[in-house]
Amino acid sequence: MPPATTRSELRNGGRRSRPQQVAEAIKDWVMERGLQPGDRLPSEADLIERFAMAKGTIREAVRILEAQGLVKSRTGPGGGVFVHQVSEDRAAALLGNYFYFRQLSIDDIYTVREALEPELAASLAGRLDAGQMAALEAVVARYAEPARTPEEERAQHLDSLRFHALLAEMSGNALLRFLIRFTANMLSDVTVSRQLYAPPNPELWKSGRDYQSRLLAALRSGDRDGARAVMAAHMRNAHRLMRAQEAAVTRRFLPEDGMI
Amino acid sequence: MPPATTRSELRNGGRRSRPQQVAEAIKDWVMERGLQPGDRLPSEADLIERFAMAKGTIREAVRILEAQGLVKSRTGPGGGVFVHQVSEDRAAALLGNYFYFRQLSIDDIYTVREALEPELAASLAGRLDAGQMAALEAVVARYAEPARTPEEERAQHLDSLRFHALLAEMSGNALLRFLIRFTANMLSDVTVSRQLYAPPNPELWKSGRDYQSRLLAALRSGDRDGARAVMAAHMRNAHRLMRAQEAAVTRRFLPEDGMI
DNA sequence: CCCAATTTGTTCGTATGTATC
DNA sequence: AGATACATACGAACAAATTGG
Repeated sequence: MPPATTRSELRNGGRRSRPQQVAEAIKDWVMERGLQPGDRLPSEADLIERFAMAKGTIREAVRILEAQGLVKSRTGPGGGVFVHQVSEDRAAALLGNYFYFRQLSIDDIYTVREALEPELAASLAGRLDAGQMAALEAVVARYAEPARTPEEERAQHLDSLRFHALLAEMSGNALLRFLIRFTANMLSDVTVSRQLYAPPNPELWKSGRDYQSRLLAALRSGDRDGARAVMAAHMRNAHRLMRAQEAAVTRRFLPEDGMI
Repeated sequence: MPPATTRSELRNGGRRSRPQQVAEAIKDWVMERGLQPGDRLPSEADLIERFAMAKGTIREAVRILEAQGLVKSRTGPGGGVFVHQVSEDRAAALLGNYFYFRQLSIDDIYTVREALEPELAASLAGRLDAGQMAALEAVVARYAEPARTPEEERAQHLDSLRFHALLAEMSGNALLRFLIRFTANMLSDVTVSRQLYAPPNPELWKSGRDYQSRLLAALRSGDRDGARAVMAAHMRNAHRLMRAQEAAVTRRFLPEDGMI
C-alpha cells in the first residue's frame, strides 16, 4: 500500500486500468504484511484517501479481488473488506472456466485420473481411522444393490464419484486432494448434462463393487502397493467403460459458490 | 440476458450483490447463445439500459468477469466488451491463489508430478515431429555443461523445469498439459522463494542428463513404456534429491532461540 | 423495538481518455 | 485534424445492511 495520498508508486507495466493496478497494490500489501484470512483491509474511505482515487475506482478494485475469492466484504459497523482464503469451490469454478473453450474428452480426464487416483489410494493405505473407514463404507453401501433402471445407474455412478471425492478429502496433500476432486467433478458434469451413463449392467455393477471392497480391504490392512494396484485396475476398467460413451465435455461455466 | 429494462429475473439465491448477479446473468447469456471468443457483448450503455442499473454497478459486473479472464474490454469506436478465452497464465494464477494459504510441500508437488509426468511421456512417444524433437534437444543443450556455481545450478534447474513445460505443451490433452505446467511452475516458485537448489554436483548433473537423453531416445523410437519408465525414474530421483535439499535448508534455518 | 452510528452498496451527472474513421 | 463512439474516471448524494445502545 502506498503512503497516504499518492497515486504514484503504482507499477503500471502494460496499460493496466487503474482498478487493476489498485487491486495488485492491495494484493502486494497483503503479501508483504503477511496478512491472514479474517484480517481486515483499510476501509473504502481509507483506500480512497490513500490512493487518491474516486470511490468507484476503489470499489472496482475490491471487486476484482472478490471475484478471485481473495477478499470478502461485509456492510455495517465492524464491517469492511477482509482477507479470505480462496474456497475449493471457487478455485474449481475458476479453473473450470479455463476449460470452457478447450473441450476435454473423457479420455483426457481419465488419463489424469488413472495417474492420480492410484497414488491417492497408496498414500492413504493404513492411515485411515475407524471413522474414516466407516464413512467410506457408508458410501459404498449406497450401491449395495445393482441398479435396475438407467436413473438408478446414473445415481450410483454419481455416488461412486462421491466415493472418490471423499477419499480425496482424507489426503493430507492439498494439491492431490484438489485435483482428484476437480477431475471427478468434471466427469460428473459430463454424465449429468450429457446424460451419459451406461444402461443397467449387473456384471459391471458386480466388478465395480468388487474393486471397492478390495480397495477398502487394502486400505484397512495398510497394503500400500495393493491399494495402488486395485485403484489402477479400477480406473482402467472405468475408463474402458466410459470410453464407450465417448462424448465431449459439456460446455458450461461452473457456477461460483454463492456464499461461504 | 433479461429483456430490456427489467432487473427482475436475476436469480438471487443467497444475498449476492447486484454486480455479482449481473455478472452471472451475462455469463449465462454467453452460454445460452454459445458466444465464442472475440464475440462482442452489448455495450456498457446497452447493459445499463437492459438491466436498468447504474453505470457503476454494470462496470463492477464487467470487472468481475474480467478478473476471471472471461471477457476483455477495449475503448474507442468498435470497442466494447468481448468474450475472451481464459489464458493459461490467468488460470494458473487464479488456481495458485487457492494454494496461497495452503502451503504445499515439495513432497506434495512431487507426488503429483511423479504420477503425471510419466503418463505425459508415454502419451508423446512416437508422436513428435522433427521440429518438436529439435526444440526439446535445444533446451537440453542449455545444460550441456555441469554447473560450477550455485547460481548456474539454479539456472539449470529452472531450465529443466522448462523442458518439462515444453514437453507438456506438445500434449493434445489440455488438462494434462495444464497440470504439468502448473506443477512445474509451483515447484520453481517454491525453489526460488526458498532459495532451494542443490549445490553444484557433477554426478547429479550427469544422471539428470542421462535421463533426458534416454527419454528423448524413447520418444523418438516410439517406445511408449520405455518413455514412461524413464520419466518415472527421473521423477523419483529428482524428488529424492529435492527432499534432501529441503531437509538441509530447513535444518539450516532452524532457530537458535526456540522460536518456531 | 426503535434509533443512531458505521460501513459497504447504488445511483446519477459530468468529464476525460482512447481508438477509429 | 476533427468528429464519433466507446470505455474510463470522478464526485456528490442517497440507500441498504449491520451493530450496539
